[in-house]
Amino acid sequence: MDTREKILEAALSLFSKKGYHAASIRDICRKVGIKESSVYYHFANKRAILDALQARFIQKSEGLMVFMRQASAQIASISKESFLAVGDAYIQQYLLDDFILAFLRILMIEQGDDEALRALYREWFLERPITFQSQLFSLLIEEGVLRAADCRTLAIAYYAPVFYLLQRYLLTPGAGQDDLLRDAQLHFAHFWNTYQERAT
Amino acid sequence: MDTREKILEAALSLFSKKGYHAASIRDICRKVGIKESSVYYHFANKRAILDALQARFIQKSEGLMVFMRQASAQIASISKESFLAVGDAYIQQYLLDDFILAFLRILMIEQGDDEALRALYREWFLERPITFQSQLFSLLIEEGVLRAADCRTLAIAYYAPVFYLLQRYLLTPGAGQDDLLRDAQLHFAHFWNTYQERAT
Amino acid sequence: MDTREKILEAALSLFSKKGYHAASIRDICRKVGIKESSVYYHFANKRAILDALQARFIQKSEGLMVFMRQASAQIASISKESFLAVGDAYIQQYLLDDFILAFLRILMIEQGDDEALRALYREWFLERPITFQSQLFSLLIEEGVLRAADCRTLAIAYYAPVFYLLQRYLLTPGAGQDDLLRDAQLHFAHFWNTYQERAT
Amino acid sequence: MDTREKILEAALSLFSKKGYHAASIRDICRKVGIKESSVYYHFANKRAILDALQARFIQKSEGLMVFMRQASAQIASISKESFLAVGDAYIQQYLLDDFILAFLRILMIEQGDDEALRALYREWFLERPITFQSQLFSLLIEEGVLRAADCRTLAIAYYAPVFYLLQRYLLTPGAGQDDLLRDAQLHFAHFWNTYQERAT
DNA sequence: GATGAATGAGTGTTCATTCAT
DNA sequence: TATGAATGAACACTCATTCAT
Repeated sequence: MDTREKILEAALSLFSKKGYHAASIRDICRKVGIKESSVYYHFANKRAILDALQARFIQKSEGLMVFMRQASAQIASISKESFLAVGDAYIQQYLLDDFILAFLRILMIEQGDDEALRALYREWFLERPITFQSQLFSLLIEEGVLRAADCRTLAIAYYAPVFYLLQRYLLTPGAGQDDLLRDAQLHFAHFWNTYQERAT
Repeated sequence: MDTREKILEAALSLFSKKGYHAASIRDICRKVGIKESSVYYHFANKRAILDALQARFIQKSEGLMVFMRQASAQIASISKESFLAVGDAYIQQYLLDDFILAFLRILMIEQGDDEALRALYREWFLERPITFQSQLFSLLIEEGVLRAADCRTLAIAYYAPVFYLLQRYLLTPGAGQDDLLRDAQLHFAHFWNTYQERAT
Repeated sequence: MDTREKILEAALSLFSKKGYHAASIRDICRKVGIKESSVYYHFANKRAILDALQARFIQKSEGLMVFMRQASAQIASISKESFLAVGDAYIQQYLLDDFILAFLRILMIEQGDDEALRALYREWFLERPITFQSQLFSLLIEEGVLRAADCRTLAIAYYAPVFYLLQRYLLTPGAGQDDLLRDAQLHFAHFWNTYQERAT
Repeated sequence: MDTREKILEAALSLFSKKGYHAASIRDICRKVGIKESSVYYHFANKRAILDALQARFIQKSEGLMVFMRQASAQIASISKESFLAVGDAYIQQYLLDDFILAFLRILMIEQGDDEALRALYREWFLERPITFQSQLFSLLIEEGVLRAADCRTLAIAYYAPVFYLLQRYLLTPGAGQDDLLRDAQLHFAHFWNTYQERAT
């Protein structure tokens, strides 16, 4: 792994532990084993390190969107199993990805001064999941898979618990991914049982 | 208003905008119109300012707990209206209180290094609402008001959307309280319609 | 005891522990139980407190000089016992006086910036004892009590060990006055045995 | 001379004039001609500067111990000249070394709060000289060079005047090394004449 | 006699950054 | 590629002192 990559790795880890501002260039260099001035050969400034991480995050997240769209394209026809599988995939392959998890922590932690980070957080963890889910549920209702209801309210009912559980996981020191996963699965199953049309 | 109070007010505002660490004593003094050294007449150090705000937050929050317990004691007997009223009161009289709102923003923003603040956030916005709601729903199910279900999952289904909407409100610059309120009411009503026993 | 006296007492104790500069007005007030501004009713400024202590020190020290002169006026005629008694008196009634001891510590500790304190220290613990002893020994030699020798060298041989022992006592935490006293008595006896005329 | 060395030099000079606490980083930088932040490239903090000086002091002092042990190994056989030469060497090559002298002044001056410095002072200027001299005299008495006497008392009689003269030299502004040297030589000669065995 | 409130000057220290090598 | 050396701007905090009450 080259130095640039090592810097990114160290920065990701430190930013996600202490926050972007609280983690200093010194900290990063100590971890990588280079001198502070060397960082500036690889990055224009501290912010550029964060930007590089951010780019990677966006790329990964957009990859996910593609995947999610595909995965849910087949949902309409479907059983409880495939419904649950989609939620599970979102959590296990996206949210619980080491990089995504770490960057998400940075976003959560660093909601202060920084409008850019705030926007990113809002977009990927507050807005997009809801609009995506909204569209999907609208489809599922049309298809008669789910009971008729306000799509947005339904989307929130579906996503908010995931969001809540994720926050709790990230902010609880020593929390295990198992708990998060189990609670999320409980939620997904409960949701399906509650809202599927044929249940009545 | 005396100087001490002015300092607290300025600090609350600045901490909630930029975060505790990013907001400097200088910033606070500039806002209050005193010299930096004067702060130290009123507070032992920067942290003591935060502590004073925190104490106030805890006091208010504990006051709320008492109120919520009373309010929900009468719920068992009840109609949709009173069910919705409790949710509304929680949001309007607690979450949307200016002080609580500002302090909550501090807690959200400052989840980095600071174990104490992290614990406070976890307690008041992640854990307690769920345990409280859990107990309440367990009662409501016994009384036959709500359909039988796993209490914790139900509690999350009830609270997570509130939590989500609040975060969105706090992190969206220029967001109005009206939107938050409307979405929350939609959620509460949807929840009641979905889970009340007699609905079946 | 009135407040002024309490301030002096607290200052003496703190100055002698931490030094004049390192001990703050705050420290003193905390000890006395008054507010910092109150000090300025009793003293013009911090230095004035030290000055008051200094005045007291000089008074006591000058009282000693009178006593010492009287005590040694009768020495000429004398025995080992009375010779030893004078040294003993100097140590027990002067050097080991609580106030003198504390002030001496201040002088020792605070030999930095402060020319005035340095002068005081030099005068009372370096110069005067030697000139005094010098004169006395010159007399004792004339009278045939002590062997002929260079008075100043003799004075140093007599006083330097006292000075050394005193420093050691003051700078050794937990040192007891007993050790100082015993070592000093050994020294005085040894000195007498070595230099008295009739010993040969 | 590189910057690090210049900082040490400036610090040594300032610390020895005003004391460690009273001399500020700003003072040092002004003297060296660098900005305050630059100091922290070379030293972790203010204390580290003192520590570096201290290390150098200990190294020099321990070098002296080796030298002194060798020098006095040959004393037993010996004449007045060699006895005097050892004392002279101790003063001229150790005590009057510019660095040692300056650091000693720091130690003398800074006997307040600082237990570490107090311990250093005690060790090198109060305790070690006495224990060393004690052992040496014990040997010289065995060999029949010096008259029988209590070793410690003798050691104090030998060392205390040196200690006294050194203090006087350091605390007397404008004092010349010549005076110190002459007085010390008088003392050494007087000591030899008084205590050598064959003198009787 | 005492104090609440304020202040100016100063302290040691951290940080992101620059630039010649 | 990397670093040794430096720096300006900021930071939290301390201290002796003042003054109206």
